[in-house]
Amino acid sequence: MLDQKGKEIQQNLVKWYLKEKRDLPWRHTTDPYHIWISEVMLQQTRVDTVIPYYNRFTKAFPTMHDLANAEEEELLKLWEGLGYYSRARNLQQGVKEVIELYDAKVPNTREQISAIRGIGPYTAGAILSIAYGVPEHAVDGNVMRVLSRLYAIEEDIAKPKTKKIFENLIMIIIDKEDPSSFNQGVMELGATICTPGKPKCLLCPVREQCAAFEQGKTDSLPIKSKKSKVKKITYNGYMLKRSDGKWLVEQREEGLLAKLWQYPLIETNQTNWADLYGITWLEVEKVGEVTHLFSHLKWEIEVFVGKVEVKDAEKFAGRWVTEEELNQLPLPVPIQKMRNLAE
DNA sequence: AATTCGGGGGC
DNA sequence: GCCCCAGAATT
Repeated sequence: MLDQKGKEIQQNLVKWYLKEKRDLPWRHTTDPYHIWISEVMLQQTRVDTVIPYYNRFTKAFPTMHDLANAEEEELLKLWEGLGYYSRARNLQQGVKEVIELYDAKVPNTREQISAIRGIGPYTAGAILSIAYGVPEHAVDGNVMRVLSRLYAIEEDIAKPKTKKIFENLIMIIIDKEDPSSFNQGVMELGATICTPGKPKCLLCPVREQCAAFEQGKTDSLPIKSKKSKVKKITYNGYMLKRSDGKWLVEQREEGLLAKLWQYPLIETNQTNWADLYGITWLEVEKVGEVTHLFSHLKWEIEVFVGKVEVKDAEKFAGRWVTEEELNQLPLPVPIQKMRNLAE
């Protein structure tokens, strides 16, 4: 049941949001498809990073049919550099589902929208509340941090089970008249005022309602357990150029960076791989090293540039492309780093 | 419940 | 360095 504190938080937050909200591209629309795109891009990704991608993407695929009919390569090229590339493929699949099952109208119930590929608990609530005004929770990292401070909740927000506490709490204090502004207001507060380090409490519209502020716990909340450190993998990376000026590249299969293209990367403990490509070395030179940090692992690549010839077309694997063709392929950032190094 | 998915910005 | 970001899918 909504108590006095909840009511004050609700009112102060919505009022503050309507006055102070940032002018963001996806705040000029309530088209559920466009809201959907923005929410997928914003998963684990900062607003400032997303803005140019969102603008390019909605221009390239203004309707769900445009996205449904897009080639995977064009899709991934537009996503290049944004990371978590399965988001792009899941989004396209989800759009196809909506076209097939719902006549190209994004459903407006949590049950139906949650069944769509790539739409989890957070994104479901975000689309429902922002595009349709449905009072549903949309709990992300911002929301957990803000609420853990407002209510001095000491549960470990890294544990999946803890999220239910915040979802239940949001369903109580959400503004049923304007769930869009309420949900976005909580996130906006978390992004701009109630930040992880050094929160700007003196500017906070709900400071009077904040248990952590009252108890001097804004620095110790939320409580979040740390995750394990990254594994290291070392590669030799080969930028191989044929006499006609074409480069050897290959497409990654599944898992990490699925469907993106790369120069051959050979784990340093492997040997005799050149047979796979039917290659004869003419000249090879080490040009430097590239390191790249992912969330859960670290790549260290020794970069070689070589002139080669193909000696056995039957064994051919990979694809030889011109510089221009290479520019059309979606390339992961560590591969772009290799290109920059070799110039 | 734990792991796998990218990349960048802030301190 | 370390943290964490408008998380979801898989195991």
